[in-house]
Amino acid sequence: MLRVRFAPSPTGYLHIGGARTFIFNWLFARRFGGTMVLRIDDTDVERNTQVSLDSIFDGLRWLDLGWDEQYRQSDRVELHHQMAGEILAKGLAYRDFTPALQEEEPKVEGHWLFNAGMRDLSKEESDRRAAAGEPFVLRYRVPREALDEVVVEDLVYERVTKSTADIEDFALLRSSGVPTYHMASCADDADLNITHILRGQEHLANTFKHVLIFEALGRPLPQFGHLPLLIAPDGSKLSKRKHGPVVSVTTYRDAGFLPQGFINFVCLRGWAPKDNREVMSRQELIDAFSLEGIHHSNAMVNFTEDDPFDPKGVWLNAEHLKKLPLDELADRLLPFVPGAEACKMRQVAPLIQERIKLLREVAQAADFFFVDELPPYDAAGLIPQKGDAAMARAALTGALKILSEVEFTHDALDAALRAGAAELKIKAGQMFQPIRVAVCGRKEAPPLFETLEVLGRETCVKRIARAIEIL
RNA sequence: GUCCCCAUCGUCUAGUCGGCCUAGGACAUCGCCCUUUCACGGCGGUAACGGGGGUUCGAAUCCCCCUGGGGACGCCA
Repeated sequence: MLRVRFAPSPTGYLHIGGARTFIFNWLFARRFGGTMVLRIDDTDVERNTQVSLDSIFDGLRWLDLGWDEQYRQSDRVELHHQMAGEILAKGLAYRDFTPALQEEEPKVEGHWLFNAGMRDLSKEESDRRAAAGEPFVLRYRVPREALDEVVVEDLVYERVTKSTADIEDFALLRSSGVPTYHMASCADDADLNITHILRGQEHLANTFKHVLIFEALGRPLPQFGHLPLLIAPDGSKLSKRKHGPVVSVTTYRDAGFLPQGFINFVCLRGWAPKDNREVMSRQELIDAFSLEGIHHSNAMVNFTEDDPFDPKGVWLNAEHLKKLPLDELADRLLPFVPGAEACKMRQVAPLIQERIKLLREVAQAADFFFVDELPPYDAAGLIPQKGDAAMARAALTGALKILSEVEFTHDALDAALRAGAAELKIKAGQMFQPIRVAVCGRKEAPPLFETLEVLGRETCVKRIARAIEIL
């Protein structure tokens, strides 16, 4: 039975890299009929926050992918201790009584391996000092006598090795007694029978330690697969600290990404289907997903100060927007226009579906549908191409008369206004532009007849009359 | 500093274990067309195999070196 997990630590909001790890695990599980485990890795009591935890769940729920089992690492500390004890009992770990470094103390330069004095402490003395209550950190005893290679058969990077001479005696238990990430993570992965660990490549170097822990525990090794990192335009790994909220999943949500658009985009960083498809639904992603398609090199997320979203992601979102059923689109649009009525939004949705790339753009693209009075606009916009104020006035006056009488449907409006233009001996465009600006307050807008229809006779007449006044 | 990983257009990538690649697609960008504006759509342009050695009849594809980038090295995860 295939089992995968996503194990975020609640020390910051869910960012796009974490989301991608979750999504890949989920896809992998769904593709091969596995179980998706969500485990909150909250062993760092100092840095955990409720805000982070909420943000992670916010992000994951928005993705709307779900998971099958859920655990909290802090509930399982007993297990971690038990397994750490096993390793100590086997002589594969030792107590290090060296006092912890203070924050201010400069970190020792270079590669630290181990503290010889502590490593060689006799069992008797170690037990005695521990019994006396002296604090210690439990360290893994990495083999140093015989040089050996730790091998990771990575699902993505294939065979990766590291000499034990280059692995330091890493900590299993802190002097506070709290298990470290390595200990807790491996103990849980073993206990939860995780079969495949898909995670960011920053863990590749840690994996050698994890292999050592699994071996010490005598547990079967899970399969590891490391994902290339997501990097910022400056080339460094995406991080909450350095890059701020632009990398938070909720930022994408609040800007009006569709979950499926976001997921689609994120999948295309570091992975590609064999047939080079790009716009893909959730089901298509599941069907196409495989570890063979995962790349080895890092992928950039293109954001800037001015534009926090990668243009490709925005484009993908627009593609998904265009595929959305109109009533669903209207529902999704609604929160982005405060005070908008649902029935009105349903009428507006088809007019802007091809005109917005992010849901939030509805506020600019369709503002004039949702206000009683148009905000002030430049009257110069009322003057048509190759025309003057007199022409604008004639067009608007003519329109006013037509709109007061004509049936307010697309075809009737179309016929009547074209006839009106002909009568005035002006081009259709010269007739339409003044009307468009009069009712929308600007030149760029959805198609005119549909717009008039949705706005309704009363509003149109009122706005055109006003336009004639300010002309 | 030590170790690990990586290297095709500005960005995401295709390139099935060397020849079909005068390197394909997408986004972005520029131009044209469509058109009542905007948008959509259609057509076209600019734009890449980091460098040097090998191996081979033949290398973007294999090997080595260099360079460049990233990551890890914590009683953080």
